[in-house]
Amino acid sequence: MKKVSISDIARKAGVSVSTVSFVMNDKAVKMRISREVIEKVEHVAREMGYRPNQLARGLRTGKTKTIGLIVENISNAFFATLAKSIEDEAKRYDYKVVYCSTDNDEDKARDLINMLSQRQVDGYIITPTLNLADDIHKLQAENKPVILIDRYFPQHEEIPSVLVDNYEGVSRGMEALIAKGYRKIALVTIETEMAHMKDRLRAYCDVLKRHGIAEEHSRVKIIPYNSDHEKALEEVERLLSGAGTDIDAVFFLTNYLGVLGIEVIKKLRIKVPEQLAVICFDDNDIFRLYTPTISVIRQPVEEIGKKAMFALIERLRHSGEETYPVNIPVRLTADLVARESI
Amino acid sequence: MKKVSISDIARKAGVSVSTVSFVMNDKAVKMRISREVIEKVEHVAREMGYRPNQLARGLRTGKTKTIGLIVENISNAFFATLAKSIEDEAKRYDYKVVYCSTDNDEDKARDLINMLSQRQVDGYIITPTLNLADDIHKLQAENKPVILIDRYFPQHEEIPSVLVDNYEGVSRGMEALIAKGYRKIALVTIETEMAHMKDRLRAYCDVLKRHGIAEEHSRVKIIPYNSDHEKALEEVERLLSGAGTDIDAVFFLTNYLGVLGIEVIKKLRIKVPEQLAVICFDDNDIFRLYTPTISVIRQPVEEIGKKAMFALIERLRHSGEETYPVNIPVRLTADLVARESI
DNA sequence: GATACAGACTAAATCGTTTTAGCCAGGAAA
DNA sequence: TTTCCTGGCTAAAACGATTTAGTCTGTATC
Repeated sequence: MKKVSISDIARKAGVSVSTVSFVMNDKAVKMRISREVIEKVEHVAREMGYRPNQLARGLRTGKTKTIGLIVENISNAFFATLAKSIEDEAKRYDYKVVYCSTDNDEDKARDLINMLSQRQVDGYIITPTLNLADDIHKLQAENKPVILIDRYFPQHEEIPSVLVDNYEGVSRGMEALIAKGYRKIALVTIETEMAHMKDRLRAYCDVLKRHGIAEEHSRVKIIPYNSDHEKALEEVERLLSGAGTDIDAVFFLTNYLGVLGIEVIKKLRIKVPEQLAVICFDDNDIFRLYTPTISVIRQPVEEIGKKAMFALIERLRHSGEETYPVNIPVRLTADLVARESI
Repeated sequence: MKKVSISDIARKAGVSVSTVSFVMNDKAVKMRISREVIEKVEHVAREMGYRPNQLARGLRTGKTKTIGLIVENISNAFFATLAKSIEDEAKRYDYKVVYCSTDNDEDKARDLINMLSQRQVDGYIITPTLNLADDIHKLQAENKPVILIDRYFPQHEEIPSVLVDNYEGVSRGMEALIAKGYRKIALVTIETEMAHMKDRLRAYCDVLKRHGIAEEHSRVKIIPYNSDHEKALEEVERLLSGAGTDIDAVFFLTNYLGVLGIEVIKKLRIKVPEQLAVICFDDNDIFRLYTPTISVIRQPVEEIGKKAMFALIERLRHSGEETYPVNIPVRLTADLVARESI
């Protein structure tokens, strides 16, 4: 069984292709098509089960009503939730979302942008990797709006972004730890040049300095990005084995690292918070349900999705009006959710 | 800056559009295009940064190199992992994936199928909802292959599916509980007519019967699908408050229910496994890291994704050969991962 | 009686590819 | 000299929509 096209309907209804098109696009009245013809065409279309071919439509109009979403890894809870919120929001504006994962690989990200561009998506929401600014500029030059989420390029204000104030978030967590009397605060982060992580790290250093606490090099563990699970566990284990002596608190700078940390804490049977206070950037079911419950800096994931989608739709609407005037980066707040672990 | 098309290249290279097309599709040799022309065209294409328009290509060839993936909810860990494994696998075959979530809503699922169909995806991998068989038949009639995952229609063998043997999986868990001496085993499931859940429930009943244990109605809790988090918590709490007296073990039939259960167990400070043994269908980071660790029936998620993708690609390859001969449903085994909770 | 205009449509170009069916020149075979 | 290849390309149709610029009829206006 073949798909029915507009001309099949035209033939069956005894009218021209144009007439059918007008009827299907609610332009019939404007085009002064008579009531009877409209009804006839609608009837035939329904009867034959007509569904417009979006490829043809997109080719002709240049609009696919599709947006590309590039995240780091769709199987990660944070990105999966983000993706769902963007999908839901997109539906409200009658857009469809195509997702893909970069695995934080620069080349893969570039490939994905190319692939989406070839598929003529109307706009992009991107969790960028390093060195992606030029590729994004190319999209913008083609008049395709791009919104960055979760990460940003501080030196490129022309690329709008929606994310939390990472510096402020980590500062909040650090202040809470210090207020509770912890002084030997360790940090676990991931090796990257991306600004959002540097902001988090900077907050750690600044808060320590502000309180006159020396920053011990041995308390900061930087996990290389593509070290496997086992290797990363070992590294964290080395750091946390000092719990109760060298360190009295630990701040995990990402969700994934926090889960890794829990695994180590469990294995080493570290008493939280007696031997070690724990706080993690970004929430997760585990942190809420672990015993003791783990304090986190919570990102408003849904809101990031909503705001990013909104920003994109705005630009899609105003597309053609040369440069969209308002390019103010959106910064949401990441709040401390204090639980039993501190 | 506009996108470059094949005819821009043709003009600049001083050849015809056809020639450019042949060169870009590695048909140049077959079409006996001379070495010099090939090189010239390739050079110009590279120089202008040519990227073929997939809409146009798809319109002409009828193939979009895209497959549609419909899951229940992309923000759920199980489906997110599944999606990632399918995305990775698809890339190996040079296909792109478009995902969407049904939220287990029949009408939404239908809409999604329509939307993907309008976008001319080449094939589908679907986590079906109830009453979707007819819509899937329509896809098959249009010669679009469909593979079901996670769920299936027992009365429709013509729709191939890839999933675990749910009956066997639950049986394994039940046998393990009984072997450990538990007799008052409760069950928490979700209200649905879908066969995969009925299989799980049936296994529970059959194993009890086989061991001569009476099935107590009060020990089976069926949560309505769209009851909110709070309501579901209450229901589970009511059941689990009997821990140590009315019941000595509980089997959660889905991941989500298990997490809900953990929340209740934590709140009621139930001692696991002393007062209550716990087992859950489908693994999750929480179960591995909770104290005590929770036993699960683990589904080979990655393998489901791989096998489903493989089955789809097979059918895509053999498309046009009328009916693809082998339609044997793929059934993987779900193994018991025994942890501290039983 | 010519002009205008509204009403009800349709023809044809167009979007960017792929692909079939040729065209043309030159050399070999008959 | 005609016929037949063959090598090296190109023209044009087709995919399924949208959209601009008409075409006709018939009626109202001057």
